[in-house]
Amino acid sequence: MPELPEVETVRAGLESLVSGTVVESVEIRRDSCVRLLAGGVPEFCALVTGERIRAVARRGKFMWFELVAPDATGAEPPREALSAHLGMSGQFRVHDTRWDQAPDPHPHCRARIFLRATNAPSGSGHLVLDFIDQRTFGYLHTEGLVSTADGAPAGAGTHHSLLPASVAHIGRDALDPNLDVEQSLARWRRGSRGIKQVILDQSIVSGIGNIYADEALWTARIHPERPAHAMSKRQASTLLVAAQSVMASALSQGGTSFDSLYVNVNGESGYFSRSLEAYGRGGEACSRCGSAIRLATVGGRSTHWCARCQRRWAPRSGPLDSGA
DNA sequence: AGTAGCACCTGATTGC
DNA sequence: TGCAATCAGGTGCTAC
Repeated sequence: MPELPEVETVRAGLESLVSGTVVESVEIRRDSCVRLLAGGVPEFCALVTGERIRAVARRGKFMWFELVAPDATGAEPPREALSAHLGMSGQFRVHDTRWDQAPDPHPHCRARIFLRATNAPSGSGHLVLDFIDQRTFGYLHTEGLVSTADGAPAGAGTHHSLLPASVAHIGRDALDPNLDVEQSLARWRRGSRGIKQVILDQSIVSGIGNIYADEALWTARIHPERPAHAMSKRQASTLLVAAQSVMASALSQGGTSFDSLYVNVNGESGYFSRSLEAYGRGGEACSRCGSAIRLATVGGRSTHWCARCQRRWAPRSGPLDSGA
């Protein structure tokens, strides 16, 4: 569910609230939320408890807390990461309250992290960080860090070129200033898959999910099933710019949400859903040409596109196709 | 190597 | 009304 703009909204919110705090204790309410860690709940708690959160970083939809020794000073590199993925329905919620006054956890709360926060806005010295996840595809994880291939900062919210080992195979995201555009476009144009499946491939350019894939393809007037190898360099470039543009715009409005399954760390919804042109508009008129927006399953994902504006083949390089 | 298919979950909605 | 089928914003493993 949460794509780059939503995850960045959460990351920025977390950064402002939990940077500098120390993990006092952890309450895992559903063991499977730390299933990636071989040692399970005990190991997770042991590795995280007592650590100081130095920063909250993100690449694409993958997020991590940089952990340092509690008495660390200066800018020494993190020694470990508490990584997190929101999956389809994950949320972080922060309560600025004394631990014993925190509200009862939400029924879908999978983990509750108690933080010692000397600078808590309320002055209580405490924060409670809840990881809530209805569908349980999200997770928390603890792991070591590896270096980026290019030596540049690993992603948003960090100036270190270190990222969690499990994130090393994820490409830089569409809004990362260190994204290698030439190489990314070349990889987008390779292979037989439909272009929508390719732009959802997080190992090439990360951060694009099902909503923004449909929006970017609509903006760039490209059919979701156009084979990657049939994309011109110019079309690929237009598509990347469209994805960057739509996600930056969504980010400026706090992300997209249709319901309470996506909210920021304060429990508030974003407003971008009212700006969507294709996603969720099956059967409605395309705002550009008036044709009905189609809805079908492509690559296992619900896909929305305008059959008139978005041709399966480039108009000058192949037969026209109604997109049926 | 590249790609398709499915598995992993819970809850809301739809259709019979 | 009741129950089964379907669908949801993601990732990663397996098998071809």
